[in-house]
Amino acid sequence: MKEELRIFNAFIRAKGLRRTVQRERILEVFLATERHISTEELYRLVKKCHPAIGFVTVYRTMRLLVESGLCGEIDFGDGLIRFEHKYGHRHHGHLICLKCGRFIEVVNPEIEELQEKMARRHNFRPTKHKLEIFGFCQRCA
Amino acid sequence: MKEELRIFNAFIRAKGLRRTVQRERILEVFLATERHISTEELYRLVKKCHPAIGFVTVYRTMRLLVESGLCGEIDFGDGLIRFEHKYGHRHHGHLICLKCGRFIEVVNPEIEELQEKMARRHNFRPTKHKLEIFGFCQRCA
DNA sequence: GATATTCTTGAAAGTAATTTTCAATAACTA
DNA sequence: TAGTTATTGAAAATTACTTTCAAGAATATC
Repeated sequence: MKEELRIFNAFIRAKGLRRTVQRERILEVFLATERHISTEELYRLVKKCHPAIGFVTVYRTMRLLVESGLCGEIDFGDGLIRFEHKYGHRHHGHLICLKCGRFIEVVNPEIEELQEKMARRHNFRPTKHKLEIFGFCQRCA
Repeated sequence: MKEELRIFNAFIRAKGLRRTVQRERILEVFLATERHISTEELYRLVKKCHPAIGFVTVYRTMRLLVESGLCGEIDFGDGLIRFEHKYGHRHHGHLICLKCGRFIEVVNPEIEELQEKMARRHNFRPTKHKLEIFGFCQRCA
């Protein structure tokens, strides 16, 4: 059994919720794709193997996954919320291509460090942060 | 005449569009407020002095202002797009308080420099970027 | 294992912000 | 000044997300 499923079940139990077939299937499908994916896209993938599962259940399950910490929300400002795996992933920023829409995940501890310092200078207690760089990738430049 | 208005008129002319009273009034009201403001909020301000100007005109004018570079869009992920002055302002990130909603603008050339480097390392040509740090301000911590 | 309780589901309806449509009007061009 | 084309404001449409609700499913209790 995948570690993520174990975490999810623990989370479900801790909140007094119920394990359901739908939730497990949705988590499986989510874990099986490595792309950043919107609720609508995930719903379409889920429907391929499990036609009886509805959009709203996918939507609600994603909220639980976010709350459990297994899944992160990304908002590139194009009016769509996407999700990415969070378990076992370091915090990262994104280089987003304005032409082809592809993106690169970037990890940079130096920048993170400077951010922390900057927050402290303003007596601000940071909980999460977001770094997005828009531009053109090698292929589209 | 304000420099911003001159820039806006040049932009309008270059695009083969037309100068209108409404657009100038909306720009004036936008420039007169220093807050980050949504289309709806700006519309309400505009309506106070110019009741005949409609929401859609404000909406469309803001798009032109963004395109002209006079105005920047901010998306804190709360489902509302806000606008800020861009002419004569250095690029800055935001420290956003999750409790009271207030934010601090922060300028940090070191971080900007590291971002540039990081982009180059990935053969990425950056055009704009966004740094947002969420957390709690001194008052709400 | 049966029963009661409460959560979960899926469809449909609702919400909120943004965006488009369209006919009347206004600004520029020749 | 007349003709062309952009602009306006109201209303309708769109989009993504969120809530509602009745039927069904999972867990706890007996």
